[in-house]
Amino acid sequence: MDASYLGALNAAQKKAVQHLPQIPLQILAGPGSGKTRVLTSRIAHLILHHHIPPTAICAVTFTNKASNEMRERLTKLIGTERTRALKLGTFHAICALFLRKHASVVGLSNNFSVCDADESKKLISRLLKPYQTFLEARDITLKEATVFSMISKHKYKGNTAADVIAELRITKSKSDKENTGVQHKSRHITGEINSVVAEIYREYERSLRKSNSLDFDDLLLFGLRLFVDHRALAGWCRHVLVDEFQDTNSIQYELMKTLAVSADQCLTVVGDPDQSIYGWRSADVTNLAKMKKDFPSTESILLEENYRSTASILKASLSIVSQDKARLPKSLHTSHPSGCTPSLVSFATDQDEAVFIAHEIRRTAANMGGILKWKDFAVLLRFNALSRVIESALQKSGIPCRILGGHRFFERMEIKDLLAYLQLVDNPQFTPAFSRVINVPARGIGAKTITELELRAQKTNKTPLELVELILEGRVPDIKPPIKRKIPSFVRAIQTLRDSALDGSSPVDLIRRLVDLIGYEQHLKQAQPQDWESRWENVQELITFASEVEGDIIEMDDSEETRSTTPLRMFLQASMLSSEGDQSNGEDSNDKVTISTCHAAKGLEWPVVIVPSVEHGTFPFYRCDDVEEERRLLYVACTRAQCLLYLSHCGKRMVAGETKSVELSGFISSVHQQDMTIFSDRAPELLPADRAVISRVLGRPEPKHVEVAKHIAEYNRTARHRPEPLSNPQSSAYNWHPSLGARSAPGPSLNIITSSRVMLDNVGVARGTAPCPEVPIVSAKAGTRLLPTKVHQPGVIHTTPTATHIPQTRPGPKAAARSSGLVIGSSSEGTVGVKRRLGMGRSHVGYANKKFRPPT
DNA sequence: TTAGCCTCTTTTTTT
DNA sequence: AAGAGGCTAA
Repeated sequence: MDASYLGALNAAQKKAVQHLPQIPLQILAGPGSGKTRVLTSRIAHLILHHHIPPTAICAVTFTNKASNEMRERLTKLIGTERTRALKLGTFHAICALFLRKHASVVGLSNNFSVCDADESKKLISRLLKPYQTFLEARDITLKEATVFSMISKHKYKGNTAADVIAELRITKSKSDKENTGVQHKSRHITGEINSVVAEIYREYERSLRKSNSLDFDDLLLFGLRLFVDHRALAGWCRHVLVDEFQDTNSIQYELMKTLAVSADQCLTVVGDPDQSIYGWRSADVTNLAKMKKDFPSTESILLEENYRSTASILKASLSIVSQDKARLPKSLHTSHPSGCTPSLVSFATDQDEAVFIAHEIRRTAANMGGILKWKDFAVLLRFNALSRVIESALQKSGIPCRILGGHRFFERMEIKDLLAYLQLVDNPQFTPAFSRVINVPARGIGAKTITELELRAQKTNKTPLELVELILEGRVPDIKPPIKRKIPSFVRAIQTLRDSALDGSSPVDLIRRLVDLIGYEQHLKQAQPQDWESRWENVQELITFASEVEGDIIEMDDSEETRSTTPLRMFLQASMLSSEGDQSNGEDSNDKVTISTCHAAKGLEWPVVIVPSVEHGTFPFYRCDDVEEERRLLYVACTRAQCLLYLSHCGKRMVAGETKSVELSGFISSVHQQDMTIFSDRAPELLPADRAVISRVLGRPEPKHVEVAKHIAEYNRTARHRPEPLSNPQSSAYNWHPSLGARSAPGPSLNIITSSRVMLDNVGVARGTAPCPEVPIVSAKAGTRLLPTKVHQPGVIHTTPTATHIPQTRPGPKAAARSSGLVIGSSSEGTVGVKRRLGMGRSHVGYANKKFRPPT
């Protein structure tokens, strides 16, 4: 019986799918080799051919996005019912599922909260304060982020706070004996830091337990403990599959091992050492070798046929990654034609680069006569901050874009506020949530009162929420009347919600209720007058998200999971573990250029990929500890491209407010020196032959000549001032300025006041679209920053190299702006004409400032 | 004591 | 962007 899911597979893929379940399998799958297809087909095969019940299969992915995609594909192969029965998700999600069910076994309550990185950091910064004077006296600065990552590393090694403290004592007594020289001094300082971190670690753990919560690392640690200490709880498992195996860390490996052992070594992993890019998160590629040691009968299958990219893109990508001397040689081939040579283009400034990208996207789309849509393009960045200029350039060209994994939805203030309320309803012990919302909206409870309440709670061994509830009942002596007056509105809201949660209200109802009870819309209007609208939309978005989670719950209503959890709890967990709202908001409204980090792009593909800032300092990032990992990251980015690949770099770039000279990445220059034909220094011409290849690789019909001509004519009509790539990277002859080039007819002059730095660029955007008709910009250069705080001469923008040269006016710039009747652009007022990001990847242009009026 | 305003800093990558 | 820290007015 040759099942349909085997039909479309090549020999190696078929071998991997049909490989006997009881022989551990490593699938080494290069980019674009169809690993997800193999994984899903193998799951289908296990179920349909080997008759393994879906509930007995554990499939682990690296991100929620990946697990959603697997879910979708599996639904097509084996149906909704069986797909839902699978244990499919990230390690974190699967651990959370079992911890809810068996919380008491590891000493937890099943209503534990998940403490996200943000809250962890806040907690740590509170714990760090008492040590600050001690550290300062020693000239040590210690940031909470550093402490957090150090604690996390301890956790990954499986060391408890007690372990770390004990270990430090031993090293200390040792070094005290051999105490000489400079080396001793520096070692002494590291010792001091380590012991402070160890103590904070201990207190951090204590407060997590006290507030009945787990951080991300704890989910894995407690999950591991659950399965190791109670083997029977892993008994359900008959096959384990792990995706992106090269990015697992030691705890995740142990989890996998424990499950696989109880599944009689029925284990399948898929990975690619060339794509290991999470070392900074303690991922460990050597897990591949470790697995062979722990499971000696492991067999390997290589998937080396790439179905994604043209041969020239593949060649360029391989030439980058194979510069890594320590890399295990591995090949990758394709039957696709060569296609256009990847471009390596260079510009004077990041502004030019961004404008070029915008133009090039439009030019390419035009030359392909409509077969490429916006969503076929992706700009892949080393880090999110690089998106600013590019977003702005795309927006000016009228190209819609979405940011994948930028400022994430669940990290927005308004969302965190509401979730904190709900967390508190579900888990009254969760103090981080209490501290966040006790004074949201403002109830006259300030820092002083909060510390007082917390102190008091600590003394009476209660959680702050319990204390506050008792105060309301008048059962706590010596409470100042003002506090008594301020507390009720908060406590009542929590109690009302708790009651409706117990009555079985859905998360959707609870959020609506909550928003109503605390007057959140009013609060946003008042506290965030500039952008309350977009924030309020995010609130609506949260309700939509909740209704989607709700749908999932109802369908698994009769399963045993429901007993240990509530709809609210499921919703909260889904919110905490989901990196972003990876929902597709409708089909056609989603036609947007993708801007994403290289990390977030892993596993995805686009017909056209552009990688800006391929410079030393970005690739590799200036403070990274593994250069080879950075190289692999660039490899991952390049291998996302199907037909066209652009790498670009600049002579000068704005980094953290400063313009710096930068050079082409060594990853590329070494390739370029060896073989000049791998990259072309200009954009592809997109001749008819190129179009034919692109269409073929994408499996789309070739565009008709008329269409192409029409689109090109339209492009030529609208496109102006296209920066051409420099033939010589550092050429100074190149001085193209978008704003100056686009200056239009003079209009009325006006005062421009900034209360913060503003890109002149953005002022340019405001023109034409803002309520103000024309802003003549006379004496400024593109990209010039307007510095604080000055009432400028009408029609003239003064620029000054540093902020200190500008006298501070009193009263503050806002007052000055108000009295003169105009504000353009300010980070706190909301920059006029700057694109505002909404949740779930949507965006719009907003003129946030109500006070903005055209000059008279 | 708190709210409100302003300014500065910081921003790698993510569950 | 959003938090921290400084300031003033209420």
